[in-house]
Amino acid sequence: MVSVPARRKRATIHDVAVEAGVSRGTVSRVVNDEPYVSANARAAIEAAIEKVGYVPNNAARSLVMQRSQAVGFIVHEPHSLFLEDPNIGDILLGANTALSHADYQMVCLIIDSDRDTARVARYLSGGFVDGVIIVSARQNDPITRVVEKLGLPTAFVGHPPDLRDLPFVGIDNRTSARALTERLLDTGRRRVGMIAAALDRDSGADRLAGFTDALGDAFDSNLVASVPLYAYAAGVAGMRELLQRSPEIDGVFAASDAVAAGALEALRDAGRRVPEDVGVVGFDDSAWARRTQPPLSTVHQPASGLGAGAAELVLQQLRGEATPVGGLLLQTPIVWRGSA
Amino acid sequence: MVSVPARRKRATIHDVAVEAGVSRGTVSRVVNDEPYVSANARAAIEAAIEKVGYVPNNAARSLVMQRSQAVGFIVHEPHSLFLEDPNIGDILLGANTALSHADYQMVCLIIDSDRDTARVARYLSGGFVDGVIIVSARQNDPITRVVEKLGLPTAFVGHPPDLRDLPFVGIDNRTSARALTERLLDTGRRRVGMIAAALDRDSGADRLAGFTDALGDAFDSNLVASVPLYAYAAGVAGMRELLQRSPEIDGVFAASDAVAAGALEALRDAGRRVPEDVGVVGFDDSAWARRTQPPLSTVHQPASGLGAGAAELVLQQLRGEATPVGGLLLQTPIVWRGSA
DNA sequence: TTGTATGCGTTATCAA
DNA sequence: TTGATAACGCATACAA
Repeated sequence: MVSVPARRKRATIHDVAVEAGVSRGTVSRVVNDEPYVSANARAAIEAAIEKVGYVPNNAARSLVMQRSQAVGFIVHEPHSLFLEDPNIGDILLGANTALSHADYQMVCLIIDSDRDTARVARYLSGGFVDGVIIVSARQNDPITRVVEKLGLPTAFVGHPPDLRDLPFVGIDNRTSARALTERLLDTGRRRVGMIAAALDRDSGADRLAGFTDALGDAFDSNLVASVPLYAYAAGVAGMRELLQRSPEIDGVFAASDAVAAGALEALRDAGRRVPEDVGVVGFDDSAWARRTQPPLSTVHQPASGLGAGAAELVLQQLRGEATPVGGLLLQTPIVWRGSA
Repeated sequence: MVSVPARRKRATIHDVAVEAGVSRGTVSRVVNDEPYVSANARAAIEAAIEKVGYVPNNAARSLVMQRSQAVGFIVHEPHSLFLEDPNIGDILLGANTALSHADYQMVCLIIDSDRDTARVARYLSGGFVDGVIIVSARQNDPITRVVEKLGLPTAFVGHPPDLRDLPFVGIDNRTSARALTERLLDTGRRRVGMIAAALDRDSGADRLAGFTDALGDAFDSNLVASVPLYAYAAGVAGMRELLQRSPEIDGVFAASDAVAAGALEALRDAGRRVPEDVGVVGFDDSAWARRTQPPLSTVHQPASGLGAGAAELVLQQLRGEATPVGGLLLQTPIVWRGSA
């Protein structure tokens, strides 16, 4: 058994106008509730709208208004993002709330292939959005080039590595990592290592730099394991490597909570107690942090704040206001739990 | 220091036409690469397009074509979805891939407030999308009503509880739960309980029904704990309740992997070994399943298949084809790991 | 093969 | 307070 779709023909302002016995201009005024329309006319038009089931056509409206009241939210490589980045959901929500408040529709576009890249580029170029928020752009990103060439109001979440003069909002990974490591050292640990991850990204490299800053002369490259991704499995592998290289290790800074969770497993397998034998700290304050046993000491990512900040940056440009150069850096409080 | 945004004026077909010394009609033909255009003209026009930096205006195009080549993907209540539903990312990706293949742009819209509901309804009504995919609709959902009234090609992921005659793709939770429970019973467990979750949703109620089916006469309501959400913390609480009510319990079906992971923690706290003392099975085959210790036996949700299936259902309607009534039910293989 | 003209559904300008 | 009417940028039927 099958069913065929029923496509209705949509009513236009014209239909409403004839139904109400007025001109299209007056209908338009009512729809956008502008002043200068009599109570009589308004009532008749509202009734007519209801009767014919009129809904305004966005395409026509954005054609004449030269704007769409929509802002794109570009998500790159959702495989790694959705699966690894525990904060993407909150970033989305933060941005959506801020845009919603300003009566903009947030449309989230996923880029998962070259084909997607080309299509999204066309979509953005075509006037379907008035601005763009971009998360985790890569070096030399085609989308970044498109919005730049278009002069489309844009904000990045995290540094756009090669375009530091575009507005962005982020955190200071280096300073945060340094502060966290110092806090770990303050607990009296003597041999503190790091599971560094994603060193090809700014965030990964900066977290390692912060760790190095904190250790100063005590830094020992033998106590740093590098893994490719901010992932659980990578944490397991990294911790094993560290344990093998330096069995007397008594403190670990994992580049993310997911990595830290993996490290916890490796430590458990090796018979080390946390935090008695080894203190472990993570990064992100994601859902992981409260699920591990013991829960993780970590640094809090203001995820929804990042989204809201990026949205605000775009809205500022939309209003024709100037935006701060150099971007917004948000605070990252340390959250101390049981793992160190 | 601040920077002011540079908004360029966008080139139109007209600009290209004068630059190339041809008519707008010919330019349009080149842009949509139609036949009947001389090599000469084509070359000149392509050069002109490059020179003036022309990109077609989607709003104008969709106004005249009466379609946007975009399909909406509605995400309700992202709080619970993104945080709890481990599969939403794969559903998104599956749908995006299928739509991308058909050259449709997927635009993901988030609904997080009444304000969002109204705005998204306008967005959908306004012709910005040609079709809609809806995940986890609720009873009497306003968006559902809107797309229904509009006759917009739609597909649901999961049953729309009150509108079973609209196209949907899902899994058979009841049969899957029954099969999984039977498998657990086959391992020789004598006192098997369930942590049921989200009984206000179809999925939750059906999983409990499947469990009941499998137990038959052996069913004991005292061995069922009910928790509100598919969440880790709920799993911890549910397992504690079960242990208290029936300490001799030796098997547990948790309504989701997240719930199962919580149950594992509660069991560990209580000094029970898994799977030696108690066998545990979950549902979803999400990232949780491979991260717990031991990894979970569970039933696999074909998440990307659900997304792709929903996309296909929408595309069928877009092509004017008939869609199967009653929806598509996808297979859910059992994945047996170490937890039972 | 190319140009011209019309319409898509709105908003906005200007008279009335 | 209202009604014509001209854009907005494009596709397309028809004429050349």
